[in-house]
Amino acid sequence: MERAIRPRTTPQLTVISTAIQGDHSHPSAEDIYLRVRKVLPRISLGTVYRTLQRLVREGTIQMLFFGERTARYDPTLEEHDHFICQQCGRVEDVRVEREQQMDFASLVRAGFTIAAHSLAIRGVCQLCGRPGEPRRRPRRTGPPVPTKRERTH
Amino acid sequence: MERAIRPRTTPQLTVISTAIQGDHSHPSAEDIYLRVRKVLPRISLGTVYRTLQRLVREGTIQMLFFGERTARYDPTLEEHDHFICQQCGRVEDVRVEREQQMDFASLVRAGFTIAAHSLAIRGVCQLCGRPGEPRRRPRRTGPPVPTKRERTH
DNA sequence: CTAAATGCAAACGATTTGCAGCCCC
DNA sequence: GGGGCTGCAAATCGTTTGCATTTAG
Repeated sequence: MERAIRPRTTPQLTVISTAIQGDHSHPSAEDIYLRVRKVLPRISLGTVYRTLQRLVREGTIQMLFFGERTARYDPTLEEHDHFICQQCGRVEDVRVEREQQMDFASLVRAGFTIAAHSLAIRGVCQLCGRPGEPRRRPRRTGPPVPTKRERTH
Repeated sequence: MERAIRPRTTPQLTVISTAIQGDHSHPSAEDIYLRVRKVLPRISLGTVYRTLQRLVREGTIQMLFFGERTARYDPTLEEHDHFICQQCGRVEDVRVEREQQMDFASLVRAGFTIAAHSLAIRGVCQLCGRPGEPRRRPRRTGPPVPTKRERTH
């Protein structure tokens, strides 16, 4: 018989959990790391990743991807859809009414078991759509990338 | 005035294009690389990535993500949905009837401009659902991972 | 001829992981 | 006080990129 694992409550877990609660901005692990660091300056990025993994495993939060390679985390568990702005990159929670229900019957008939479905809508958000500010993807902030190649060949 | 770029037709482009045509298995760049290598053994993975980028840019194929970090490529341009099997990882093209249309009106009213939307359905596919074979994610094939850490510390 | 595309290998960015020490239960 | 968790740094994975060279047009 295998000894059951008893998860522990650590300050890191507590701070990370509360940092995401009610956050509808769909932060990345790095976003969360920077935020949590203000409270626990010695926390490591590895711990943030491990803790997020655990929260996902325990069903507290969702891990989502929006056509990028970086995972985003979402504390909202109720069914909702996402709007991804092609201009500024922001992801917004939205709710699209399905006038009647979508018809999964044919899929079920074909032998599929359906566990969940997600709807992602792409376009231009209210803010970017407003004339005036041309506004372009704000992601990728930080220092002006001094990182260049260092080889001399 | 800037000199226009005239793309060229190379054997690599031709072989990669035909390799993806009609392929509904949503192959990754690596999958395509292995396939193309049988015809052009000296092709590099870099060229495969660059060529796929070009095909996406030119609108010949689509690049998709399904909750993994690896991009998948899809030559089907018509509107269709995707079913992702949580057990074997396969991605299948499906079509879910929207009984009536989905109601984007409220989003448009709120100032969003809608360019596209995608529906992903997760669950267990016909094959995995059939009793008998317990079947588990076949992805990550190849040699038994001899790659271990090499540090001695 | 000449600019675009290739092969190669190094670089990158996001995430994971081995390990030794720390500290929650 | 023992096993889970942390910080650290190195490793891994998928993808990109600089450069010298080849090649399509």
